[in-house]
Amino acid sequence: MSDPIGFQCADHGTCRTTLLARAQAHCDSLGLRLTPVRRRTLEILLVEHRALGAYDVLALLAAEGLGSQPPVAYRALDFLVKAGFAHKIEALNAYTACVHPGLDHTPAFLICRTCETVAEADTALTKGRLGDAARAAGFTIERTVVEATGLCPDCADRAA
Amino acid sequence: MSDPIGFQCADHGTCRTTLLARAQAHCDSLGLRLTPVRRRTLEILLVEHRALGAYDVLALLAAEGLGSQPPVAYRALDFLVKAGFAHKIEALNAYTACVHPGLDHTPAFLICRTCETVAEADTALTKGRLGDAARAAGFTIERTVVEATGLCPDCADRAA
DNA sequence: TTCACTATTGATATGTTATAACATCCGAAG
DNA sequence: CTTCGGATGTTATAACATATCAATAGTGAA
Ligand SMILES: [Zn+2]
Ligand SMILES: [Zn+2]
Ligand SMILES: [Zn+2]
Ligand SMILES: [Zn+2]
Repeated sequence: MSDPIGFQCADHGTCRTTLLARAQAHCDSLGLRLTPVRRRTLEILLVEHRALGAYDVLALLAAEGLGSQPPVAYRALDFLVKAGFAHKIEALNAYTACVHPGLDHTPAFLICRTCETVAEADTALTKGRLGDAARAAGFTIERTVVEATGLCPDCADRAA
Repeated sequence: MSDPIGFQCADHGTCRTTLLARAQAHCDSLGLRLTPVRRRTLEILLVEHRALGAYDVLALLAAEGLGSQPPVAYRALDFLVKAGFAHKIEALNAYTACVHPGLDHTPAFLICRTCETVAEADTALTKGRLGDAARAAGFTIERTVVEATGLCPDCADRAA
């Protein structure tokens, strides 16, 4: 576990442009195509900095004339997830930008149930006790979903 | 982590009747009502021993004249989840019976992507590094979703 | 018993999330 | 230029989930 990329971003504008540039570079080096819809979808996730449903994304894309039917959003999101630029939050059926795109990692998420802000951390869960249990059962882990729902500091303060 | 309730059940018939009886006792002691639809829904989950979608459950209930509209299944499943007799598998949008019903615990799941069999283990994840990260971020964890997808021993053998 | 109260069920409709299927466009390789 | 594969456009539908309101059945007090 490291870098629980926090609920407040010191310099959000910079973090966004940096991550976009990194995604572009990663695509260039691998021959992947960060097309306008894909790029804009990633930018939307980065700007919002929280979990967005596919139809939320679609509405924003549609407002800009980038497509208006569900497959547009799902294709773009699938690309981003497969390329390692975004993650799906299963507990919300929603999507969020990855904070270290392109790197192979097993993310864990802290999800605020009030503002839907998402913080991404790393976890080596498969090396811990879950991994032990899996090995004992003869189970081969291919993918892990680790999501903690609760209250972020801001919302906790507001509720108090 | 303990008891990775395995992919093969030594005595499946007994495990089912035992868990059903425990659920009944738990309801009696708390004044909850394990009505026919609820009881049968739990039995279905116990017999199948894997993750079932709400509409899968509904189809089985409907075949027995226990209701045919979506709310029937969702109400029964919600009751079972709230009462601690079943869990929702977020990665599959599906439901599975709990292996130690009524007890307060934070489950972790090993899910076979081929046969959809589900093994339930416990995890004290919030006491580990995810808990550390949450505390560092000022995040209050209320619920965790821990789901590992992969191949169970049987399916791995079959694939080899 | 009768009443009021609450939990449960029945029934219809709708909302939300996700994919199938097929046509078309477009840029790179040959 | 042609061919071919990835990307998009478009329509339709599958799959998952809830809102709403009426009817019914247990529960306990008057
Ligand atoms: Zn990530
Ligand atoms: Zn919050
Ligand atoms: Zn359980
Ligand atoms: Zn299997």
